Amino acid sequence: MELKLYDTLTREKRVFAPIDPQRVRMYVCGPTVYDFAHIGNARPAIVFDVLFRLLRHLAKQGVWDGGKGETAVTYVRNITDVDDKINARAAEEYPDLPLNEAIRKVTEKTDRQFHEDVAALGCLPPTVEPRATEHIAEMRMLIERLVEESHAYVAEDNVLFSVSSMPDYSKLSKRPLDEMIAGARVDVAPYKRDPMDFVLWKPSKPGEPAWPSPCGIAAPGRPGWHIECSAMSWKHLGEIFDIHGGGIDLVFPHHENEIAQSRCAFHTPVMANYWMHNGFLQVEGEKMSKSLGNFVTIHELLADWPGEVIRFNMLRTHYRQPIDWTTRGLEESEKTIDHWYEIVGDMALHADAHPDPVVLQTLCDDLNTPGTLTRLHAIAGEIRGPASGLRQIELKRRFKASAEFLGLLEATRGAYLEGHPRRKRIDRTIDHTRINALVEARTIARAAKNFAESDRIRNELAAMGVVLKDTKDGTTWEIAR
RNA sequence: GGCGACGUGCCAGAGUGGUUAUGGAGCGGUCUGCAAAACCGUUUACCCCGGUUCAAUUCCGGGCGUCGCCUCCA
Repeated sequence: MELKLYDTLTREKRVFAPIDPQRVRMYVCGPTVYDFAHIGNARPAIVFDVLFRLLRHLAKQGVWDGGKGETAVTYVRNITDVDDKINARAAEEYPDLPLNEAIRKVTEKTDRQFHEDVAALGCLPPTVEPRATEHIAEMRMLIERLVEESHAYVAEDNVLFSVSSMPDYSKLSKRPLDEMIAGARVDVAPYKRDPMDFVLWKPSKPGEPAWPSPCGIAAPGRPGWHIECSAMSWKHLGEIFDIHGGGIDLVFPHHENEIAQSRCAFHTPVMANYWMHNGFLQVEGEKMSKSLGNFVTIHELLADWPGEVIRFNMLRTHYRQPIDWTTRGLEESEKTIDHWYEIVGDMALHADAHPDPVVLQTLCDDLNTPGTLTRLHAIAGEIRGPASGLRQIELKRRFKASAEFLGLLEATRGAYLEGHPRRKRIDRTIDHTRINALVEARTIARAAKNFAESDRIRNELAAMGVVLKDTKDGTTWEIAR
């Protein structure tokens, strides 16, 4: 099986092959931990989680090491824990604490929340989750090297990367430099040699996080935003690696600058062989922003929707397409997940079950997740329709294995319904003893063919959010969908 | 202003140089005392204008429109 991935740098879909057949290396830009992660943050987390799962599967199949199946997959997703926004948030939330202590509180809390959120969305933990503040030494080494080789310079206690020192700067975003400057809305710091030069290191203000500066700068300072990813990917993946991912908004300037730093420091032709970018997300047709009041956090969504409904909703759209995130979409996704749980019920994943080959093949075409869901619908249809006997059992196992491969349907139906946040809320308002009594009364009424009474009870229960199902084995009830 | 992405049926959303995408909704039916769930059937497409081609929704050019980036951003 051949994996094809779209590469932003070359603007084409190419067959993926790792540099080292023994080890696939992927780096994805993670969150800056200053606030609840929003639904836009969830997209790369989910998209690259699917890719991680697929890479591990193909590695186990021996796709890259001649069938041995010993290829390791290293997935690095960083945590940015040094940033102006963090400092601002810390000062705002804990005005009475020393800034550094306040910052630690903010980053620890946000970090924990982020991990809870993405776990609820069915994302596996990455292999390594490096923190920027734990890689200051590597950043300083990179900066020293860049200055030594005249790719960077010191100016007023800042260290700046000299864009003109790199002939093919802006190759990733394909932006003509002169025109960018003309349209730029930034005030250019007077000490910059070129308006496009960007900060590698800057002096810290009193009270701010500070580390000894590189390049003989006496004043303590802190890193610029881009250098951390160059440092962390270098430390954990090496000078060149296979896949670098993130949101499409990071193409410029963040990834462009990472490339400049890493390539100039290591004298390499590329930083990563495949640059993958997920599309942006709108909320109910509008740009998500705090001022519009439509800022949707993962945490809030999880109060109403099961994590896998959110995940499914994300996977319905190809990762490079824009998504309009809507309640209607979530409702549709929930219907499908409900339906699919009806099919798998409480079955556990069978030891011999494998994901459907078509699902895998579709996924191998640049992560065509909507295509895989279509395939799952087709299998579901066969299970509910024509299939029977052994064929049906086989299909169900394959269905379950395929869904789990995508991080869906990992629970039992019972656990899913029980854990459903909205149903759980309704459940707390109802009296089970009373419902069972009403169901019993209705059964008696039905036996006596007193259908007026029977329907009255059904309506009474419906008003409470309880729906009845009459089967040949008796009447069961559950909380309405 | 520059760069980029995208425009598919009521909605969501794949894909393809010629053959039903799929899901949701709607409508009709099966089942049911009535329902629910499920199943079966069914309606509605490829922004506009040129070009290439035997054939274009699919390729090329132009136009229009939407969105994003160029400032922190997934």
